[in-house]
Parts: sequence; C-alpha cells; structure tokens
Amino acid sequence: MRSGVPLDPFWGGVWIRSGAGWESVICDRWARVEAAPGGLTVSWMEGVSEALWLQQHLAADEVLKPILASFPDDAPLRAAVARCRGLRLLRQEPWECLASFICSSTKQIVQIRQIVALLSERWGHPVAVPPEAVLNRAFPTAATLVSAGEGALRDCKLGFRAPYVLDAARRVVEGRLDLEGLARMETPAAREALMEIHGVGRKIADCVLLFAYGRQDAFPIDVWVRRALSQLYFPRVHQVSAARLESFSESYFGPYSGYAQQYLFHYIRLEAGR
DNA sequence: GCCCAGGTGAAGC
DNA sequence: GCTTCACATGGG
Repeated sequence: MRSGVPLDPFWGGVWIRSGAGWESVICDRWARVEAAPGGLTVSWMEGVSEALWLQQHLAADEVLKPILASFPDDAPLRAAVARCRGLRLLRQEPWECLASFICSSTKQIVQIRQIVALLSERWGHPVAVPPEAVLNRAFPTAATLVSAGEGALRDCKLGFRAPYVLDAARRVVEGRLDLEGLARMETPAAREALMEIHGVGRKIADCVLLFAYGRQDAFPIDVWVRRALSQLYFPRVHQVSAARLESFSESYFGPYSGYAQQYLFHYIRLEAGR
C-alpha cells in the first residue's frame, strides 16, 4: 500500500484508478486514496476531519514492524517482505467479503472484481460522490440480493455460484447467520458457522475470517498459497499433500501467520510475473 | 481447441 | 475415509 508496491495495491472490493491514486466505495462511503511521502493522502465526502471508517478499513493504525519481526527468519519470507514492502491486510466488511469470496471459486481475480463491480452497479445502493467520481454505488446488501433472485445473479456472471451467494444472503436476512456475532466467537466455531453456508468450504471460510475479522489463526490455502508453500518450503517433494501444508501452516508461521500468508500470496504472484 | 482460474459438493470407489 | 468430477465463464 506504500510506494514500494506501485501496481494494484488494493485487493478488497473494487478499486479503480483515479489519477495518480485510487477510488472505491468503502462502508457505504466514497473514498479516494493516493500514495504520498510517508503515508497516504485520503479524500472522502463527509465534512468531518477524520475518516475512521476508512482508517479502519485500510488498517492504517496497524504497526507492521512487530508483525514482520514475528515472522520466521527464513529466505522465502525475507524475499516476500522485501518485495511487498508496506503490504498490510485490509479489514473488509464481513458481508461484502463473504459474498465476494463465494464468487471467487475457480475464477481469476480480475473476473471476481468484475462480478463484484457488476453486482454493485446493478444492485448496490447509491452513495454520495463528488462530480469526478466514477464509482457511485455500494456493494448490495444481503436483503437486496435475496429479492433480486438467482436469475439476476446469473446475469452478473456468477454462474453456478449464484445459488451459493443466495444461500448466504438468505441466512443473513433470516438471522440464521449472525455476521456480527462471529466477531465474538472463537475461530474454529466461527469457521464452522461459515461453512454451514452452501458453497463455503474451508478456504473461503478462512478468507472471511482473515480478511474481515482479522483472525491471524486463519490461513487460507488457495492455488497460489499452495504453490508458494510447495515451491518455497518443500522444493524437493513431488506433490505436497493438503494435510501436510495445512499442519505446516498452522505450526510454522507464528502469531501473525495470516500476515505471512498474505506476503507469500502476493510474492508468489509477483514472481509468477503478473 | 485446450487448460486453468483466490473451490466446493456430490458421487464414486 | 480418499479420489474424481461437474459446475459457468472468460482469459491466455
């Protein structure tokens, strides 16, 4: 998020280029962010002096130094930290995060963004924006998506994921899934609750736990992280089993393993040349 | 055309 | 239990 990572620094929600910076709609509010010497310059609509919601989303108060210092001192993480200087985990809205990651299965990241953008354009509620803004709608609420229906979701290119998002939305609307309550639950119990949703397995549940709730004991293993762990930590093993990667990830990376996951994820993608 | 993508659930041994 | 496969859709 600092100047060391000039390309595509924002991974939660929809961010688009705006001059030298980026714009997005965060927590139902329009925002613009631009890298500046020693930090970020942010602009928003409200006439107040502080944008706590935005600071919180960007995890601006999180101090990286002790987090990075807690990583195991090994070559892969040293390289990843050097390559992704300033990278930090966003604190995303639970519902948007959950719905977005349900849309993520066997989709490329650009396509996931496209789906989220489509859902917002068609079904999101309008927010106050300045004249130059391009984005002007929030991510749709669960209730809106329930009333929109499966066909509408398929029209937004969700494909077979449409009923999955609908199931999640219904659970939220009917109170069978308490997204605020998850924050007060132990990680394993919260994970179980998320995995009751049709279309949410271990990986998506862990993404929500890490990216929306900041659970450092959630370590989502997707194709990229599997690639990273296999290549960097088990280079001589032909095919590392999922069970082995899971137990390794649980024991090796320390108290900020979620952060380590993020650094490895972005590092291996950068190395892959994209 | 073919393979793969920030996976998951169901069906098959 | 573990392995295989379908699922929509688009990019390389």
